[in-house]
Amino acid sequence: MRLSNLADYAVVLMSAAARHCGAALLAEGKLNATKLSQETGVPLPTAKKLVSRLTAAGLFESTRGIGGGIRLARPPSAISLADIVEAVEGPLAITSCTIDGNHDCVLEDGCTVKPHWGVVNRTIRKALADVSLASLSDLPVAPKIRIMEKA
Amino acid sequence: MRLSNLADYAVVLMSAAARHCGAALLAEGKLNATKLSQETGVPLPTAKKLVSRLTAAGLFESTRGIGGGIRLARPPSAISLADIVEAVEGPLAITSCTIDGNHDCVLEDGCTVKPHWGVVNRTIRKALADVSLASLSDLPVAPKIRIMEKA
DNA sequence: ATAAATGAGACTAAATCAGTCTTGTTTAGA
DNA sequence: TCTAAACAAGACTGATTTAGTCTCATTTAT
Repeated sequence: MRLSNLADYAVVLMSAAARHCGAALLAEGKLNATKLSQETGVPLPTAKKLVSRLTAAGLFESTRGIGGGIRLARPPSAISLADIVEAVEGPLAITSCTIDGNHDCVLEDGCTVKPHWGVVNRTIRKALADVSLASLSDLPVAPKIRIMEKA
Repeated sequence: MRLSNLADYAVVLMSAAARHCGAALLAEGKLNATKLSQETGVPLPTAKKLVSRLTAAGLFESTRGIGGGIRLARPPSAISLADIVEAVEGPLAITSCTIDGNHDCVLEDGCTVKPHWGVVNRTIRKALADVSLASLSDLPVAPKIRIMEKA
């Protein structure tokens, strides 16, 4: 029930990238995996790999060649934890039977448990979708939500 | 972000056990890992292992010896998905930095991401805690909660 | 046209997880 | 009281997934 390290790193990486948008970006020149690695402490090869995946998922926009680099594809307030986690780990489903087209389960029909996973799944997804990159980076943006503070 | 297979199996196992409580238990005799395995399709050795862990966590009560067996320690309505998952996987924390006493993270202080994991964590835990074994087994018990049906 | 810089993809090693087996305890029956 | 059968508990092995490293293809300024 833990997030993979890669997904965790990806969140840290994008959070750092969010701090380099707008005016800051123009002042310091292009952003790239190397720079993000130095800032966050995430190993460079891992950072490169993650940047690739996040770019493929449409969260980063990349430019190749000498003057190349990366840049957030959307404003930080429009990128959620759910987006990042799904980009790295694939569709987030708590159990394999929740994924369409999967019929590995021996029980399948007649399983009284299965129908309940969907509800749990959606709740978890919402918890991740409600946290934006802007709030993670402590940018001057009003928090969109206020989830219960007590367990 | 997926549940481990063992945790998934544990839920199925306990769900089956919940159907054997009260009058049904007395009629059929003691319940054990072998019987649960046959009913659910979970491999016997795995079922045994899970029963051990669930017993150690206080969800099952076990009696050894010839006439021995297992039995739910609490009524199905008082056992939640969170209980079962934690019994098998340990404390459920989305990231390792959420677990007390863990200081592996290079960032540690000054990490703007960390404070937000707690909120996500509690939300996920609640989603699991709100589903009881009784509702999973389709027992004649009124549903305790009604989580949003739309993502 | 060339060379330097960058992103993308393939590969290797490590850690975790699932599954199997053996041992230790307990109690009914002789 | 002793023996044997039944059961749970713990240790071990194999496999899958994951993290990390390296090499290659692509692009653009000079």
